[in-house]
Amino acid sequence: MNIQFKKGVLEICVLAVLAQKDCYGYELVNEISKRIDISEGTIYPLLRRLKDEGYVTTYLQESGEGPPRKYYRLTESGRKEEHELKDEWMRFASAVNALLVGKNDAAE
Amino acid sequence: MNIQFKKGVLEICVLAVLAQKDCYGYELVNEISKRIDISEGTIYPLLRRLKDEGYVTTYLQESGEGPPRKYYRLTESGRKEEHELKDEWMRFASAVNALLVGKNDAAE
DNA sequence: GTAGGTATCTTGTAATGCAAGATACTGTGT
DNA sequence: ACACAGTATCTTGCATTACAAGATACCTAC
Repeated sequence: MNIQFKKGVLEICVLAVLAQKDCYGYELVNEISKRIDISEGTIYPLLRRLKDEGYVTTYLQESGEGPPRKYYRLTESGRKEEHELKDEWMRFASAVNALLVGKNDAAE
Repeated sequence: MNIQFKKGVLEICVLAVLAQKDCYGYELVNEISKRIDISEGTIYPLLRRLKDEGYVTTYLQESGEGPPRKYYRLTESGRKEEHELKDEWMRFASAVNALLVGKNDAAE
């Protein structure tokens, strides 16, 4: 899978999954991996950034099958960001598709 | 416009435009800019890379209104790459859309 | 001659994903 | 007791790519 395609997109994917339910990091890797390859070395720095930017808060929870899980929950700001990024992605993907299909006239 | 989204995508855009007609660098910037912001500092290194990788060949042509233009033409290898990258992009975009919409079950 | 549009190219910086590894808890098998 | 696999978190260093800013140069018009 083309690594470069993922730049910036994984952030929306994480926000989109968190918009549906709180998740811990390892769980996010598994959820997103159903559709897109993602590794742990990617998710943890990303989650730290999202927290630093105020888009998520965290809380710990015992699991019984391993070390405690750190759950991530979207803040209001995070929900807003999720909407904006989703819109931006949709617009971007449409623009790319138009270019790939050969509709080079921006008027259309 | 989100810079990160473009990573890797501009390469397909350039190949897709070149699949329709030979272009010179400045022209490619204008064509692609109708849909997606792109700057000259991005296109020239990208074109050099495509040439180094054997996806395009170049030829010079006088213009009458400025310095000579360096046209880029797709090679067979470039056409093949264009198809493969396009397929890969389509698959990737579908995967992202599915995640954003919340269809987290990969079976569907 | 100087300003602006056309055209190419280089340098340094920023952002992000990944491989690889470190750490640690739990349960299973030997 | 011991080793191993699965669960779970985190860090470091590297590779890739886009961009701003600038250098260069040609042509036309004022």
